[in-house]
Amino acid sequence: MSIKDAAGSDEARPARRGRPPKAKAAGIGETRESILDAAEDLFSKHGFYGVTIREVAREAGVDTALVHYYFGAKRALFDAVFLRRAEVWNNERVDAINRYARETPQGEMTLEGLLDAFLRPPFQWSLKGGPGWKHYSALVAQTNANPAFGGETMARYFDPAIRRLIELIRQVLPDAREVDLYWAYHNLSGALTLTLGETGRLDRLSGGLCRSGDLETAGDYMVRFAAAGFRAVCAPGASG
Amino acid sequence: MSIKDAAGSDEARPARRGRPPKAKAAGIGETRESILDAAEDLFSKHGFYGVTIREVAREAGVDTALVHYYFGAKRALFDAVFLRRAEVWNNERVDAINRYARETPQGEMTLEGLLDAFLRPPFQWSLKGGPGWKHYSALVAQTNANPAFGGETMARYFDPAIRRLIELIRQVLPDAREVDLYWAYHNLSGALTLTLGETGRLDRLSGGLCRSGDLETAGDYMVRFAAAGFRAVCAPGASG
DNA sequence: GTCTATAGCTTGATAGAC
DNA sequence: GTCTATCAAGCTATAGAC
Repeated sequence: MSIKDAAGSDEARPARRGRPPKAKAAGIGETRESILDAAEDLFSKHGFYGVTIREVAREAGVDTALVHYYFGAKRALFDAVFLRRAEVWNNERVDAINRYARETPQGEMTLEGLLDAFLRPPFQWSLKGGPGWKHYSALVAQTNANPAFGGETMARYFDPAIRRLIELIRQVLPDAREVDLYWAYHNLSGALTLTLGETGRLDRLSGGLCRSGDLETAGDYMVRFAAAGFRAVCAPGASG
Repeated sequence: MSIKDAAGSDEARPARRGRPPKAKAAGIGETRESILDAAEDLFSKHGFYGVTIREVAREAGVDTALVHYYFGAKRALFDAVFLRRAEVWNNERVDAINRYARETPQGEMTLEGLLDAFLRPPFQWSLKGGPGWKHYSALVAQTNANPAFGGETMARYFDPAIRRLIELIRQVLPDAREVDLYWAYHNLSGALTLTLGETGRLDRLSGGLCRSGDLETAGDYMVRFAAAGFRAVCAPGASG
């Protein structure tokens, strides 16, 4: 040991002063979850490339190296974030429309009822599930519009649920052609993800008359708008 | 001139050997445009943070430093890309609906006619304007879904045109409430930008039955879907 | 206007002590 | 599991020759 190394102290250097700042009452798997939460928040706001591992680590209150320890590459972290809530979300939607179909007397199902059952879960999670779910909604909205991997990612996680919806819609609109149903759903999909993104655009456009965050109202409008749209597009003889 | 400067030649040093590789028949402002084209392409695919100045320069076939020479900071380049076609696009839409309103006899305007006039320009540019316009459409789609600056950016460039559309729709649906019109438009906006993004999602969902790129068909469906949606949502006594 | 060269940072990822 | 330390690579942006 050189003189320089020991400068200022004749004892060994003071041991690391315990863990620094951030209080970490780390329970089991809590670090992992806090990294996912931070990543979800940041990715939803700035996209995949707009976020650095270091920012995620800082917001989670953990060390940069830990992010790699838990998730490996950055892209794997993104996928883990996307996957975490997709299952909850979709299972709930499928359960809701299945329940509606089961509990409604034959011939009394309505488009409005079906769409309401299908759309309510994401709206409710976004409204009452805490900030994580709001971030997730925004992440889905951005991903749906992403030309690079949006189509593929959305299809992988969400299409099974949507196919089931379309199956049930076909019972309500028995004369509808397959193509009509898909194009109609496509219109609904755009409306849904834009709304869940809550970008604040509608607030500006309407001069404050409508609020993006008013998802209760948004859902009501969407059900009526889309139900009418489906009917118009799927009516026999309506297509060109 | 020092001896060193003249080393290897007793004449003046050979002049720069002409411009290297890339054939550049650079007309006036052509370099600038090629940078914009390259940036538009890349930004539309990977977003602002997913693109580097170096990639833009490489795709444009120019030097990295030139990008800064023409546009300054990276963000200014993005704005220049976004601005370039916004005016064309919007002026055309406003002209189209104004013309429709002017040339249609009093009381014979329809929602379908109005929406068709409004939606056709972006669809037509995307279909027939060349790759640049397709990239631009995808860029707008992504921006509309962007929580960080999407609401603000879209509002700045596109809201005046939309306000004019809503004004004219009010003539067709005179009993509609202001809020109903805005919420209805919000649903249409989501459908429109998702469709123009052509992410390929519909292709997968429908198992190839529908093609994202078939914008002619997409536009027809959208007009009918949205017109019915507006009517349902704006009908007197329809709201909650 | 176009190039070379580089300053000054930040990035994703890993090695290795504890 | 968590930290320190670091690497090689990449980035934006600018200075300055031509």
